[in-house]
Amino acid sequence: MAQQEARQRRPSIHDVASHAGVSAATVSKVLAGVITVKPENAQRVFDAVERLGYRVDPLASDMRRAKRRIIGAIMPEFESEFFGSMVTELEGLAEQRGYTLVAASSRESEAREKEILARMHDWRVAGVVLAPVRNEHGPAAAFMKAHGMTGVLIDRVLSDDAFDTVSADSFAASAEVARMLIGNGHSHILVIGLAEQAATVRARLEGFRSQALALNPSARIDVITSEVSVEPLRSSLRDYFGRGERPTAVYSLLLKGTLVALSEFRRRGWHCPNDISLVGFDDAEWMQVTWPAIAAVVQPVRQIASEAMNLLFRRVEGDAGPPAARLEPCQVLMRESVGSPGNGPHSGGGDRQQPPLS
Amino acid sequence: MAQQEARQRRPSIHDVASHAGVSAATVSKVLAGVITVKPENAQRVFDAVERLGYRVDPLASDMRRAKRRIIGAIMPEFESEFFGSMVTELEGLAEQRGYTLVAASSRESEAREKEILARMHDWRVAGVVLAPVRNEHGPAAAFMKAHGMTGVLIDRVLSDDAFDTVSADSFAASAEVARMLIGNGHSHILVIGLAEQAATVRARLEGFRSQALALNPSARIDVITSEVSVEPLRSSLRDYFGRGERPTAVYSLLLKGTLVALSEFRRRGWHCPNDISLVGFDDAEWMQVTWPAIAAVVQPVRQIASEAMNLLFRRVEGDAGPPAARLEPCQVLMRESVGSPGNGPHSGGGDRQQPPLS
DNA sequence: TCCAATCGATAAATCGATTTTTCGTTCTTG
DNA sequence: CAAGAACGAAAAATCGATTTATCGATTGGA
Repeated sequence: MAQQEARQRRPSIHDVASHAGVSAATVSKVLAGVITVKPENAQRVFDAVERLGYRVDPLASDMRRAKRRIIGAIMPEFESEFFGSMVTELEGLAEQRGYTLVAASSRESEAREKEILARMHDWRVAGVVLAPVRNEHGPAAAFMKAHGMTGVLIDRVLSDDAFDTVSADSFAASAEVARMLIGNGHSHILVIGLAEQAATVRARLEGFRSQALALNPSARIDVITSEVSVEPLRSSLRDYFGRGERPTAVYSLLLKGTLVALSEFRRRGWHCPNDISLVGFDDAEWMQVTWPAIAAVVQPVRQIASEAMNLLFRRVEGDAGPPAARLEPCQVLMRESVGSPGNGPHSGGGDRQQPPLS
Repeated sequence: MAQQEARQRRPSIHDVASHAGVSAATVSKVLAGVITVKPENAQRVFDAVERLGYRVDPLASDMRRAKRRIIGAIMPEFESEFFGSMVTELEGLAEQRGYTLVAASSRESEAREKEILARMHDWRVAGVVLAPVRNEHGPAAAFMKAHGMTGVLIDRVLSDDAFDTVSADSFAASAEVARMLIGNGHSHILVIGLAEQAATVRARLEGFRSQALALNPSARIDVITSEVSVEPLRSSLRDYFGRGERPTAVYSLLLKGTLVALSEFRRRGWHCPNDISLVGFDDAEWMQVTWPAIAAVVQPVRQIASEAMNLLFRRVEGDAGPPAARLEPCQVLMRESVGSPGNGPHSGGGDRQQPPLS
């Protein structure tokens, strides 16, 4: 079709102009949809574009504007389903608006987060969707403020005085989990999480605890958190069980914690839900195919992404209203990993198939 | 420190020039490391850069070169650990070389794949790392060829006459799986996969089958594949078991297949490895914490990413040698989901805890 | 001492678009 | 019928860098 001798230098707007017998300015106007061009000339431009297979160079096109048609996205990691689909959604939404999404992984490092942001500032991105490693008070958000960048904070964040925020309604979802566990008769529950992700994890903890104690004031809610990474959490958990603590249910405030809990159950030969119940914040595809299926809180990825982009583009277009703080409702999927206590609690070891690992 | 009245218009190279009392050309040379500049002037440039907090605008900088310092990466999806960590690795490697990685998800669509590629061509990317949806013969690779783009094909690809390719050594890994299963005494094995991802999946199948039959010529190897998506695979599998077929082991050629197999085992109340053994191509974090842990082939993500980038940059720098086809060795992790047949095969239903789902 | 070669640095062209300014026609209107 | 408004399009400025061409000042050798 229209590509003749491609592979060489791509045609520029001037090539189109000369083929159409008009000036480059006219070509630009036609392509931008300006109506003050004689229909005859417009047609000749379209023909030339078609014949040469011309496409606008987005880089050159962006040169003259202060804000380029680029959106930056910074996620703590790409390896999980949650952030993976978040990036996919954001990419689609940016694309719909004619923007290019440039995604980067901060790899759970605030230092890297700031570096990436500086690089995005170099690119003069129109806006940034930042999922901070820790919370809204990190150096990255400060950098954005200091340089007058427009952006939206998502996920591990509750509200901010400078930026719009969008996250899952951790508090409500955790309260829902509490209702289900307490309703099932659990009165000694262990909650595990990473404290460093302050904002949301705290909301998850408080949402759970307040609802649980409201429903059963004598319930015992133990909490194990680790400041830094997931490994200390694992050893704390091991110590906890090693001391003889025997909660009838565990609620993990984050996906990695759910994995840690499961692997500790394995070590001890405990099975869900007979020996102990388990609910995790954050769903994953595999959780419905394992035996038992793992109960989980599903975060509304699409809604978060869509709301974040809406707010972001409102800002890009100049809205200067006060920052919004959106909470999107979650869905709690009760699965087989949750049962009632006393159905055969703590049989003391793998009673079939596998011996407990050393 | 050096940012004074940031938030306004960013300083350009001309601002630096006037502050340093030299021309813009000199600034450019100093920053590029050209040595034909008087040390005194160089120092003044560095001082001005520091004082103004100047940083090069990568967009403007790229304007003059035919190939911009941008690398495109196209993955079929971002939701899985494999492609998620692939993007993370690629991003780091591009960054090391001073390039920006722009990643996009083709969402398992060849049409979208081609559109993305066209957009990357518009950006005049220096190179593309393409993980094709299907194989090396898709429209995306054709587009790259037609437009003289430089690129590397990874993952679902074996070799190509125009581009370097890098993928996991599916054949060898599958042969290894065959050795383990046959070695464990399995003589009736079901292999499941998606045929559309022709190149690699076929290699996985053949690697397995040839080795299995070499070790036990009378072994029965059944194969179930689906052309399009994963759902037909599920129903085929259901039919297969429904007909009364009772292999003692299942080897899934892809992650989604492993999930499908597990969920079908659930429906029937079968447990691994007593009722049936399971091995999957592609590892995931959760596979080692479930009960039983799922045996899997681990793909060498880092090596694939690193090799792909090496090859790509060699091409970017002008190498015109014949295309290379790299195969990186995998690791096979035998876990509890594999046992010997006859340990209690097909007890007929969940013999503890959970009744089979309807 | 004078011309040429060398050195260091500046001016100007360039990349490929967009946007503003300028300019020539045509159409109104007094 | 001439002055001014309206229209359409071309010319030129602009974005922020890099690169080439140019230029002036030393330094060299003859």
